[in-house]
Amino acid sequence: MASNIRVPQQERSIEKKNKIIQAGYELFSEVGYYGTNTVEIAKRAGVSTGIVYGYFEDKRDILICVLEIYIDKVYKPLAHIIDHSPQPVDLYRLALSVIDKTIELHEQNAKLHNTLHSLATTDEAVNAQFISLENKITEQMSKQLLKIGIKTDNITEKVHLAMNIVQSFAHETVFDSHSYIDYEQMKKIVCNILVELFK
Amino acid sequence: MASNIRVPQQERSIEKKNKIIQAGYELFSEVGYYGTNTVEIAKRAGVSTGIVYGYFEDKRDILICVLEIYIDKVYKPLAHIIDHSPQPVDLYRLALSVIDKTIELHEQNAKLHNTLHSLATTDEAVNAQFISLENKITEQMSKQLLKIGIKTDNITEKVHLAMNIVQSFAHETVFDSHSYIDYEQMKKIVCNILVELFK
Amino acid sequence: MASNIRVPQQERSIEKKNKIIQAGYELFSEVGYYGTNTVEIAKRAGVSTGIVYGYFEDKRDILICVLEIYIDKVYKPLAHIIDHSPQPVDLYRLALSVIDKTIELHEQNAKLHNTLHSLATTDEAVNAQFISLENKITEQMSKQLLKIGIKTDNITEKVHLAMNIVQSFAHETVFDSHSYIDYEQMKKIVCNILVELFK
Amino acid sequence: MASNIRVPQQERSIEKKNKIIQAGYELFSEVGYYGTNTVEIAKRAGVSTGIVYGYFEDKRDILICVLEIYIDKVYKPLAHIIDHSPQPVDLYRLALSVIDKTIELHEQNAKLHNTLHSLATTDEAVNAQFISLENKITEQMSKQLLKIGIKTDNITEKVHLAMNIVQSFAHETVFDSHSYIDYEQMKKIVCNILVELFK
DNA sequence: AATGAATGAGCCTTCATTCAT
DNA sequence: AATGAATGAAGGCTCATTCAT
Repeated sequence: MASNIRVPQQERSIEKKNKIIQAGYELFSEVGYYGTNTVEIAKRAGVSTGIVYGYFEDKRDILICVLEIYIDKVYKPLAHIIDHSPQPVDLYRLALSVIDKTIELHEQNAKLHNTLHSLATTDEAVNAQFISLENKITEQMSKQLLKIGIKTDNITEKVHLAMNIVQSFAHETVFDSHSYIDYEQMKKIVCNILVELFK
Repeated sequence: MASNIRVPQQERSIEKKNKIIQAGYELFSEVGYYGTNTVEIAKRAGVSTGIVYGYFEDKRDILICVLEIYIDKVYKPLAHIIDHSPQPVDLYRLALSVIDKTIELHEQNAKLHNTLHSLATTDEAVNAQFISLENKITEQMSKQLLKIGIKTDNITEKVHLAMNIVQSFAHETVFDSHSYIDYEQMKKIVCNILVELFK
Repeated sequence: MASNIRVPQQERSIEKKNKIIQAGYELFSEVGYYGTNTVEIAKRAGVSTGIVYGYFEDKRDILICVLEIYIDKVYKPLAHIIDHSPQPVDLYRLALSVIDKTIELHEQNAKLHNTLHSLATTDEAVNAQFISLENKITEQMSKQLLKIGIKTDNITEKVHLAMNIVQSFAHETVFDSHSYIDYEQMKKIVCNILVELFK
Repeated sequence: MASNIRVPQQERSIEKKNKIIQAGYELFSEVGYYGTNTVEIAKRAGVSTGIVYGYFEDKRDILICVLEIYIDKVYKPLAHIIDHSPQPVDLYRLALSVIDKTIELHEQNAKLHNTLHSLATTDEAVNAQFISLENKITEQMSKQLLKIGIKTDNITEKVHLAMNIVQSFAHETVFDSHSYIDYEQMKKIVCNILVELFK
């Protein structure tokens, strides 16, 4: 069947589409993909159930769009921090800022993060979207780091790795709460790893 | 109402319970938790639908058990590697072994890994189980590292962190396949981080 | 979670809701509450399974509504008889009319009557609904009796009792068919009791 | 299929059968017929699930037997009261005793009473059993009343009616609890009806 | 473009009954 | 006679998607 999905050109339509994505973003974050139903998305977005299928092929299609704004919400603030870090760069300080911001972001987005990753495993399209968007981010970040004077070999690999480590730590902090872990101490260790990585 | 779940004591019953867990393990891995239904689990386990509820409280209860064997499958081989690493310890070599093993394990378990992490976000019981099992593992690993002569401050934090980093890298390698990343190079960087961490 | 039950305002919706109640009424009457399933109710009402849950919270909720119309069907005709009894009131004649009508009604509703009473025993909400609706009826009947000139002490108690006796007798007549009972004779006795009660 | 139901002749078997009936009696009383499952009955009776089907054809068959002991439990105490009422008979006093006893019995058996009546509506065999046992009781009671010197025409009809009225009032008292009803007053009215009936 | 009532396949779970031991 | 694990049909309910308006 040919796609009947409208590409909204009028402003009001774009606005409505965004409202749906925002509602999806919120609900997927709060109760996960399978905990959310389309009626609820529509209700939260202030539109009718039917029209959702005017803008999106199916529920998964909403997820794909949510994924886009998720990546934005998570990585843009980090890019901003890197871009605006005072010169000359104090790597340790920068690492700390990035980590703290990531934790803050993770507190809001952790559920969605996991939901997305889980679906990426099952759903090829979600996975592809994930990868392609991560690509862009890594590239951007690498450039930014160069711009602020951080020069090192294997910059892409290191950026990627650094992002993963920080994500991982943030998740640990926000979620797992192992009582025997001293998270402040752990944070310092992470900072040192990052410093070592980019010095 | 009191739980009517049988605690199987006879060998044949335990075997049957394990068959169901194994079926759950496979199906959750292949198509995720929500992509699996109980009839399918029963069919794959070679039992009737009804008896599943003789051994488990509900579908989620199966997941909890799958989680346990997942943790075992993922961490036990690593414990083995650490225990059997030749003395005196070559940290870089050990790191390499651990990473390679983790990748190998992740190739089999990555989907389940994400499924479980995603559900941990939504489901408090799953999360609790996850945390408690991780606790045990971290403790064990720390002891093992001490036994093979690795002494450092903040050992628990570092072990935890190291596990996360390796996991993260393994996931990256198995899944994301960003074309511009040189994973061999990345692996070396990870190894160096680990060496730095425990030296 | 807030109730998602629609309160149908449009005529067509109300009609549909009533169709479901009517289907429930018929099926509960024919085969009891537990002998009826929701698919069957939907089929009989000419709607889909799903929409039943658009109008009712669950199967029991249908029962509650059926209870309402049951009470109406059983008591309204009696109220009508009392209201339209020729003046001056011939108590014996009135009693006879009420009894005959009750028998007639019971012939149609006896099964449901028992089903409802049985569930009231188990289900607090059903019981509450039963009581509250009976309250209204008793009050109404008492007023009507006063209006047609029947004055006595303890009117509420007597009305209640009278209703129970007549119900009981009607049930006896319709259902139990004890061969050795002369129901015509019994009817006269009941009439005399009622006359004695309100004279 | 030919009936494989054993007619237990050995004492131990009879005892076991009775235990099952007793368990059924209790559970049907507590949570109704549909709220009880056979596993629970077996457990309460201290026997295995399987053997239940050695003594009874199916779950309903248990109910039939429960019905028998129910009738005994409810009517025997009443017969006893009538038999042992002091001579010469004070009808009002006797009525009062019967009513109070019925209330007491109803407090224990009301749920079962309704359950049984409800099933009688749907199930011909249950209904037949009900009728046949009621027959016996009515006959007995009539004889007893004669024996203690109560002579009246239409004795059977009146006994039946009286039983119904008392039952009905007991139910009212135990269950419905309409706040505006003065049950003590109502009881007196019922007594007077009974006196009037048999004087 | 929009509505929201309607659809119906599919899911989790229960339980009367059977059967291998 | 007895056990209790096992069966599998059936039931209540949800929800992605469609459709009449």
